[in-house]
Amino acid sequence: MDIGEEVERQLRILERNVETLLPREELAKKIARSLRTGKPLRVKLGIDPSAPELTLGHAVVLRKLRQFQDLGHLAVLVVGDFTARIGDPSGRSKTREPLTPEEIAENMKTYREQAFRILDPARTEVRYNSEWLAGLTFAEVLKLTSLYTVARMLEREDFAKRFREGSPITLMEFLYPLAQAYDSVAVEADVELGGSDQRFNLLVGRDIQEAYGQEPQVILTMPLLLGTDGVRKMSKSWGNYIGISEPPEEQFGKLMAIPDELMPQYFQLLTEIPWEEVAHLHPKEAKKRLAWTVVAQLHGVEEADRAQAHFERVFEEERPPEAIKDVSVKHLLDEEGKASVVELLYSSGLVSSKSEARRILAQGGVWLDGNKVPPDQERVEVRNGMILRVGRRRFARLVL
RNA sequence: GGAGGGGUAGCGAAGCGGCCAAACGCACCAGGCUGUAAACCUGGCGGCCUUGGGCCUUCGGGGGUUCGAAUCCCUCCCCCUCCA
Repeated sequence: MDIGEEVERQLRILERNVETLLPREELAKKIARSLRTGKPLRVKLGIDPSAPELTLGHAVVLRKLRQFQDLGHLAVLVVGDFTARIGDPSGRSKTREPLTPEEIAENMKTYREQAFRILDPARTEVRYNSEWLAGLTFAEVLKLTSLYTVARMLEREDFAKRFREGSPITLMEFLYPLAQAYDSVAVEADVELGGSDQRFNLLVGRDIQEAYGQEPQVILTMPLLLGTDGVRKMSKSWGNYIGISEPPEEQFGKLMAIPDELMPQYFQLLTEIPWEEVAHLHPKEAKKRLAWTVVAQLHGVEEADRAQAHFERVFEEERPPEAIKDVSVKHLLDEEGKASVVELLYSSGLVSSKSEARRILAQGGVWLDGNKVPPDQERVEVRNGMILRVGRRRFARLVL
């Protein structure tokens, strides 16, 4: 094998879609050394277990990490259980509630399962940063803080902005990049990945590693994926996200609802399909391709097929889904075989309160066997097996 | 240590004695238009009911003043800003 060629090949793959990769030459050197020695690169990704769900935004970075794995390298997943226990204050205006160890443990459980939808478990090392951070002595913390200056901290754009505006910045927040950098020292990272908002932290890691006598890590940042609203970055707090482990139909539906303008970005960052290949298609068809591909990646081909079939059936053909829950409503019938619409909605569990049932009925959002129930109709005749539908996507089969 | 500003529905944010179940924005739900696109338009968005109306529970916690309090007073808890 020609090492030079192989290095170039790997670089070409790894560079794809990357926002920042620096320094490129160092990565080339590291890869070459890895090829010579047979020792895989240690590629670090830190994740913050302060929320229980990973999103497609995380998927972008995880996919990049997966590429490293496919090239024979080792993913080092650093779970920030210690930092989360303190409560990450970098939320701009509000201090985040510190999590209890139980909550963190709960979140971490699902993180693993979610991350391994994309990562190869055989080439992943999962580490928790409490392992080394919890035991640091104050003297060691002081050493760490002596390695960085306030001026350099204030280079970071969000800190600078807050400083300018007179918003509070806690000292702990200053410690955050250092803690993260220390993670890199602890796991001896060759490369660290992150979203583009992580660039500063990753760079601090280089300096700190050097100060600890290690070869600095190469940093690689990925563009931030926009959320389903097409405006802000995908994030749990904006409610514009798609979760990695959401049910296939949900993911498919949400992906179909993204603005068309988002398609090129989503194709690029979440699939291997070049946008040019699908740009000529009808937007709806292109979007289906996107939805299918993403779901297939996370849930497998069969589930993706099922999700697409479900989508086409329910939303295009407006037919009830195949899997539909049965609700026994015999007890609601009067002597004439009629039942109150509100009662039917409520006891079928399709709405959460009778008030909601009334509202939706009044707005013409209720169907029985495909026929809209008139808003002023209070009772309806019920036959066994009738399909009750609320809005576009909630269904139940009425059984007597 | 001193001065001041706040805690209101899922979030953000008005209201500052009755017309307040509480403006407005976001998110969300329903309808319309569609490619379930997005955008846009309309309606809704605490709960229960015998529903052009009635009742119950809400405005950090507790207590009080009043015919009546998110709005005034007391007290407790929490957050923030500025000066030093």
